[in-house]
Amino acid sequence: MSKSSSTREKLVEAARALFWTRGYSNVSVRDITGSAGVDAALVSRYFGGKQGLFEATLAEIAPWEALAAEPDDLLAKAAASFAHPFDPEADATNVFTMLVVNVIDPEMGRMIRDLVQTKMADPLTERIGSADARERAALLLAVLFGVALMRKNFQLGGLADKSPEQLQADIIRLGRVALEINS
Amino acid sequence: MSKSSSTREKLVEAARALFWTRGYSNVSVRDITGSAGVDAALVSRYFGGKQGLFEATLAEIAPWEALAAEPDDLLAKAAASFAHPFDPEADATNVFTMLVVNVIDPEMGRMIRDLVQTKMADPLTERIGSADARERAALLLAVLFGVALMRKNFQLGGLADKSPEQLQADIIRLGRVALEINS
DNA sequence: ACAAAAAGTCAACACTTGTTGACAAAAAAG
DNA sequence: CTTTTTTGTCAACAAGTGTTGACTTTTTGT
Repeated sequence: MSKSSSTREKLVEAARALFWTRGYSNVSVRDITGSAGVDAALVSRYFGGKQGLFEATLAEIAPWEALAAEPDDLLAKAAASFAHPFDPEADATNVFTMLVVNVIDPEMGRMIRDLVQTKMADPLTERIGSADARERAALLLAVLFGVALMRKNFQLGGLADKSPEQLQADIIRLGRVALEINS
Repeated sequence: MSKSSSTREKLVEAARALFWTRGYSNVSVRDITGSAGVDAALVSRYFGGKQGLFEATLAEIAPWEALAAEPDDLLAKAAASFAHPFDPEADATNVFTMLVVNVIDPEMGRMIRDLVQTKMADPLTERIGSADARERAALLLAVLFGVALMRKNFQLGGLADKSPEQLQADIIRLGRVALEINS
């Protein structure tokens, strides 16, 4: 492994940890390079700029495939990703958290919106297949993103205290209700 | 009404519209003053700075009282605030939207977190009163904030197409499930 | 060992940010 | 009318932003 590749990885990892928790505009290039122990100019050299580095963090970890599973499987997987106790490091790799903090961003918001629409909402709608599938999918995502928002961003106590299994079961129950509206 | 008071109001209104939809750090003082047709220096003169202007937008509209109502009333009121068709202007006065976009902010996040904890989660927990009241309150807020997030920030189609009454009924149903977990 | 390519360092750039102080215009008070 | 206070205008500031180009160091290939 060349030294270039190593610093590339250091940059992507530091960028992911910061971008995914603070949001694109709220993280400066010097924040990332300082955290990675690398010169700031290398971001533009290796990734063409700040935006390229952000997109590199998306390309590396993109478990969109899991979201095209059956709704029940998706629900179980998503619930599992929230069910462990509050862990900042794990939250830094949580796709839901990343989407929430970056959909707010004035520069990346549109891209994130399109990503969620095409990679999550649309496949989910097709899987559900019923007449009001779009609304069911939207409500299910509202539940999942809402829990992520309360845990990571609002840091509400009630979601970290109970046992992981209990929380996971509660999320699944809510998700089932969202899916079975009008059925 | 003196001219100063008039520009004060112009500033607060323009600031609310921008801060409540884009978030604190993503809005510049010149964005606000440009929208209000006022000189940028007056923000520091009248409100002590950007932060003071933001807090002024919070002081003006703060319907926290409604959130201390009975859970069922809160649920109905919150659902009603989401039930109308997608309306950017109305969203600019939606407290849920404002809390979501500003809890992400690195400068205002802590303040917003404390606000939600003390003004929403704690009173709600007390109203519920059961053993797992904190978790129920957190799940209910997750549903409400999740719907707000999907509508305004992710702009998911499924939440704007159906009739307002139908969406409102769905939110209430989900909220009831969140409140009745383990009961 | 020598030349070529890649990787890393440093200073500076143009730009935007929030804020300040000096000054001018307008309104209020005497 | 004159003075005083308020209100608004303008230019500039210090700090932080992403990015660039020239340079040195290190690695690679022959």
